[in-house]
Amino acid sequence: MKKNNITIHDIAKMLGISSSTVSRALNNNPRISKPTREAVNNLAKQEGYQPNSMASSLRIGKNKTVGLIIPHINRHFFSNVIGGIEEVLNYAGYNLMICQSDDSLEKEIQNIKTLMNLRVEGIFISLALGSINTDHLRNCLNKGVKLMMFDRVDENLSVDCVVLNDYEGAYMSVKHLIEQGYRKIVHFSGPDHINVYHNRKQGYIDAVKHSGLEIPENYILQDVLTREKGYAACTSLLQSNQVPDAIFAASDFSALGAMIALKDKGLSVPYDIGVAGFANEPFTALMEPALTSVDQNSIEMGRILARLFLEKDSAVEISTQPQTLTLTPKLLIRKSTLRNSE
Amino acid sequence: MKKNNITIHDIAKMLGISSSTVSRALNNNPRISKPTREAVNNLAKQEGYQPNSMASSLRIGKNKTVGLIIPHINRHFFSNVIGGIEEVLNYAGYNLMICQSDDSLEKEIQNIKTLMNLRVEGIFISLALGSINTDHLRNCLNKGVKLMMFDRVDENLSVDCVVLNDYEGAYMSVKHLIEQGYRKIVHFSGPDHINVYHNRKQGYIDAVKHSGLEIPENYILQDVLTREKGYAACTSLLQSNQVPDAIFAASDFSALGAMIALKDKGLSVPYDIGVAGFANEPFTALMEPALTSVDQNSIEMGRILARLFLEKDSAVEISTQPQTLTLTPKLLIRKSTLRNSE
DNA sequence: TTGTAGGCGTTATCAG
DNA sequence: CTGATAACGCCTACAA
Repeated sequence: MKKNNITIHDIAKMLGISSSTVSRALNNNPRISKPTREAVNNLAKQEGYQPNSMASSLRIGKNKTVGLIIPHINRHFFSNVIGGIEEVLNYAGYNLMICQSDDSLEKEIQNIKTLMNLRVEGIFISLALGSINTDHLRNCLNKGVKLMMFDRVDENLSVDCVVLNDYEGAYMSVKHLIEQGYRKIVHFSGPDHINVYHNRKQGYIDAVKHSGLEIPENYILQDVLTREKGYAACTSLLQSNQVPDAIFAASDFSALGAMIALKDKGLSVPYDIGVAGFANEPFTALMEPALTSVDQNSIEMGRILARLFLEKDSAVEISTQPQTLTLTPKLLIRKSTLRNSE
Repeated sequence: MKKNNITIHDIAKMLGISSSTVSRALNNNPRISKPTREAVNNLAKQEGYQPNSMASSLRIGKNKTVGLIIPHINRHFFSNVIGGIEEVLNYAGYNLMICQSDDSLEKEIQNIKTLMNLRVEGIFISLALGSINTDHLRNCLNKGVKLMMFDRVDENLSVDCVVLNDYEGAYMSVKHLIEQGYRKIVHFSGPDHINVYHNRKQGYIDAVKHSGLEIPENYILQDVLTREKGYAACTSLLQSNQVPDAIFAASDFSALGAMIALKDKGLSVPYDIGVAGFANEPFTALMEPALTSVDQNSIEMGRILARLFLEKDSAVEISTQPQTLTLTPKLLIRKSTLRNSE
């Protein structure tokens, strides 16, 4: 009881017909008479025939598989994107091959290589923090693999993108803080070569300036994305001579770190200091006080990405210009920034 | 600039040698002279040759791919398992194909079918809540696919398993509650046909009974795994005539629901009522009060699963008896159950 | 409507 | 050490 996978030839022999007829019948080719078609399909079912997708892919030159490269699978944002992608792709009979880059350029290069060997039809990627250059991606473009970027994209690369309006998300958050009466707002940012952090920072800067406020030199902290760094950054801010009255973090995790630091110092959120994060990680709604954050519409981003791919895939090869779709963020106002509420 | 993938034949032609020599050189076959080997490898690198894994898989009859079927990718436990699996598998040159069953039997069957078509070498599965029977799995066994189950397993199936000692995790939790002085302990359970919930329930029952306490009829609530159901169950318990003084939930999410319900009623955790969950979801450590939970050693479970697979894979086919490995849980005691601390 | 005859890119067997 | 040849399972001109 092992390994004996049944092939179209076996079925052909059993039925006394040729294997091409079997192949056609299995694919419901109308050129085959109904009786034979039914006979073939019945026998196939009965014998538990499973088409060998390696063989057919090799023959066809396509394998109905797309690769996904993301920094971490256990981020709420990314696992939601996966959900959206699979919903659309599976329905269309495609498979998804998921790879994690662990935010390292090296691993990302390895992932690309693996996916190219697998001859995937498309690659969806959200860049690793470590990806300072994207030469490894140009490679796929030459090979006719449909490359699509999302969230963390390289705007210099001429490929289709689906992104969030990070600028607007940040702008709304900071506007909201100002409306709540906060005036000395610090920003925890990420690496500047990553578009999302760059854009969030710009949104922060503009929102503050448009309100006629100033940004002291040391109020923008680069590379504060983790809980640990948020804790450390907040702690040292409290000891400085320019203690802020609010923190807008580009990451929920660094916002969390800040909140823990504030609690340790006996300061009250939102009354002494307001805190807002970004990404709407599930824990933000469960904390006490709950953390104001920005929802990234992640499931929809996945769906759109997949739909765009399928569209391009079936399109006649007129190589349309690459397009960038921008989704709208949603500000979720929670207790951590509400000090005027009653 | 499209699609023109270079093959071993191209390389052979360029070098004026045969393609079998190229193939061997690429695989570092020692029978090929060093000069030719180097020439081939250099040219291959220079031309950006990427082996076509579909062709080689078809020929070899193996494709170095294993499939993973899990209920939800965005559960902390499962994404950690994925991390552990990939760590080991990628190192060995294997790929992982991830499928979500969404806890539905129907999708699980579809996933199995997909993976079988893909001719994966192994399938790792953690059963959907909806999988009342496992006939669809027997299918892979006949086909020589190495099936391995983890966490939510079917103990009647004769396959390799990696599981957590859920009984012990539950037993420890309840023992701890009793030590803290709680006496009227309710249990939120899951479907009884799923081993993990069955075992957690047994651990709960035994821990209570061994302490000489009784379990009132209505103290074991089936199918309370979500936040919503936890909230509802807790609310109705508070209105009953046998209000408990502690809740041991088989899921962190239903524990969370209960805590929210208690907060809404103005009751104090842990002083009025103690609450403990299961799975060590990240939010459990971040709540106020932090939720006592059981860590499932998830990354290690993934690693062990993958190692066991590789072992079987390379073993000479003496079809060793399937084995079950059981990991030890770790009770994480947090504020939500600590009312005696000082 | 069906059959015949390649060939997709690799690798394995068998000669040389 | 290297080359010719066949085969993995499927699909598709082309022919009948």
